[in-house]
Amino acid sequence: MARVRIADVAKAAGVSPATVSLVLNDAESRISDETKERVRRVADEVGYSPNPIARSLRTRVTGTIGLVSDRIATTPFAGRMLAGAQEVARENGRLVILVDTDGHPEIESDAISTLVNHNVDGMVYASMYHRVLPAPAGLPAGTVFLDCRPEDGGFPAVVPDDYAGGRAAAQELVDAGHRRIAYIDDGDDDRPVAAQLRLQGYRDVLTEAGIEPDAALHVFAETSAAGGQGAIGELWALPEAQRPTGVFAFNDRIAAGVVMWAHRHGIRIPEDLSIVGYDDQQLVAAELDPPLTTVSLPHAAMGRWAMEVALGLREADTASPHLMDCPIVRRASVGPPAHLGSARDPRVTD
Amino acid sequence: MARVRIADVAKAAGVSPATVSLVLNDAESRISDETKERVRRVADEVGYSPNPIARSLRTRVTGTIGLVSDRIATTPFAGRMLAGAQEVARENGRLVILVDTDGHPEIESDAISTLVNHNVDGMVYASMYHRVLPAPAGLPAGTVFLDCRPEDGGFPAVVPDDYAGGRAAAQELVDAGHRRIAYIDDGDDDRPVAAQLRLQGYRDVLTEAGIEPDAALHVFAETSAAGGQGAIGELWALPEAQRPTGVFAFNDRIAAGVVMWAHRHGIRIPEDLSIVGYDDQQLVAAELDPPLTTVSLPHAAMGRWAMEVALGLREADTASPHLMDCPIVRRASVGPPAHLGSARDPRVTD
DNA sequence: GGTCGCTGATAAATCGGTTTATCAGCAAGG
DNA sequence: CCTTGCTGATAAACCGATTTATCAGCGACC
Repeated sequence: MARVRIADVAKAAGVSPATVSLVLNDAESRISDETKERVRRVADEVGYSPNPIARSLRTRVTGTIGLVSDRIATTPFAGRMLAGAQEVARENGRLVILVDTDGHPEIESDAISTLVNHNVDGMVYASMYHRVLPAPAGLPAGTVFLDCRPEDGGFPAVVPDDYAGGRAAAQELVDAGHRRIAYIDDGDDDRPVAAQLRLQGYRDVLTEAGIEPDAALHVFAETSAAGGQGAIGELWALPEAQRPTGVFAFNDRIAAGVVMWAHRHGIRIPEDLSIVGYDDQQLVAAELDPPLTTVSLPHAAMGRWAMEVALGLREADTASPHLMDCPIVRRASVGPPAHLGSARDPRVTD
Repeated sequence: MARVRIADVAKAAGVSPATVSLVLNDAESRISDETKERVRRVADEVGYSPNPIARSLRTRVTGTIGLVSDRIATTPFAGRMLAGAQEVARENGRLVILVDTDGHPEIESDAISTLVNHNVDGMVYASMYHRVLPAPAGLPAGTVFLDCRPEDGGFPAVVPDDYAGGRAAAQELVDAGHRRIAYIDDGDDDRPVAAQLRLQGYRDVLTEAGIEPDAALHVFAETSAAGGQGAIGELWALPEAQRPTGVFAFNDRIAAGVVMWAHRHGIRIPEDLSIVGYDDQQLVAAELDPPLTTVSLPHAAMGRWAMEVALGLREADTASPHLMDCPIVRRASVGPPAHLGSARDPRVTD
């Protein structure tokens, strides 16, 4: 059961190990066709496959890509990014070595040096939510930033186009005929870039549609269903003429809170209130009642993109991040505002 | 910027590479204490760290653990198992090589042989939901099954104790005073072992409590909120005397459907209906209104356990799987049945 | 003085490949 | 006949560590 070595193949084929190596690696050489054929056949017969460790020692390529990420566990998004990246690696015969730093900088720098030490052929540095951060020390040139970008540039990076996503969400409501559109923003201490970009997209669309953004319609919520309930409660406390008929929530968890609150208060969605979320969160958005119209985060595509760049399959700009499209997912939580038509069949008046 | 090799250290310390190796590996040898001290100091000064590839070639240990899993992406549970396993690996200075087979058997067998070929020191075979499956060919002895078990045994395995979890859920309702307790079972085509075990736990608890299980209270639902809504509707269509006052749902998605349906129909939870879910699903269970009492799946602990066994840190039985406790998470969706007391302050009558 | 035993350290083999420089053999050309 | 050039293949160095067998030197003992 001992492994077959190159020397075994060489002996069986009546040639030297050098010949076997040259043939199997399709190296430029002057080996005759018959010999090549024979070597290949014998190698196949004995089931030879080169020891990757020995090979790496000499060639300095390991066929592995390091993937360091903060907190794989605490977000449901990680999986899709990871899976996208892993898939590309596998399709190209590479192995991914995964390190979860759990958010600890000292683990992170350890992980980076360990991976560099292990001679990974490339590296992906993934964040579990879109943000801007100082590039960790020790990162090899060409490391790809996934769902984050280094504040000083210098590395390829891919992030969701949250500005365009914010626009798409707002546009969806504007197109449905809404004029009083609220934005429930992320009110957490460490407000991410995504929130700012989405807000900007929302504002620009409103302005372009000739709607004066109303500061009272920009409220903040803790990122949770409870936060969403609080925020919509706050909005509903406004004088009726000022109340929103459409709401764009920073994310689906907040949107879920709005939906729950609406159920509680007998407010119908979308007849009385339209709502657009963000994230297309697995097992949440599609399962709300009604199913939530939302903007999806292209995690799998970002993961694929990052790995493609890491493998050199794709060129990337190191000056500015690649923006990945966030397509809107239309479900059933958006309709025309009540005054535009009958709630039973809104489309009739369109 | 060329890497420091052992020969460099040797030269700087005025000894041979052999000496350096013996010292740094704390090998049994007859090197004097002064020499040891000097070698260590020099190695530290020049920042030497051995090339893991070269070392692996000689020692045949790579410091890596292969982790093959189906579908990392499609379940939110994967992250916690992965993170648990990865954490243990990191704590012990090992690297995990991750392969997601996306459910394809041919990718799986490729992955296994690639990992074996790469000389991983151990292997974990993970499933994204608890199931029994034929052991894939080519798995090295000692491969640890995570969240699944090989149908013929022979490998260490860890799975959640779904029977005990089912008991805990039912017991929670029995203890609250319920006598008419429904089980909304998984109605998908390929019903997993987990469903059967939970059902059995539910039945046994009822029987032990002197409650005759009522076949009408065992219904099936597609695993989704919509499925849950359908199932509770079905249960509510029963004659009032036969209707359940407590519901145990196969999982939180189904439970979420029940909660939504209750909101719609003005049925109060837990005053009019108590509900217990399963999974403690991230971003779902805790965010329902009221927050859902549920049984949690110990994914992180299972991941840790599996890696500990893979690293030889823990002994494991290869004959039967290790059962991991599924603790109940008490939130606010269970209360006494209506007839036991006032809905406003149920505890008064206890 | 020679042998033995012990200490401290090292030379060299080894792991399993890749790669470069070299070699044998043969035909052509001067 | 000797050189040159070409073809087909290989010997040997190399990657960077670990590990075993060996060695030098020295003191003790008979």
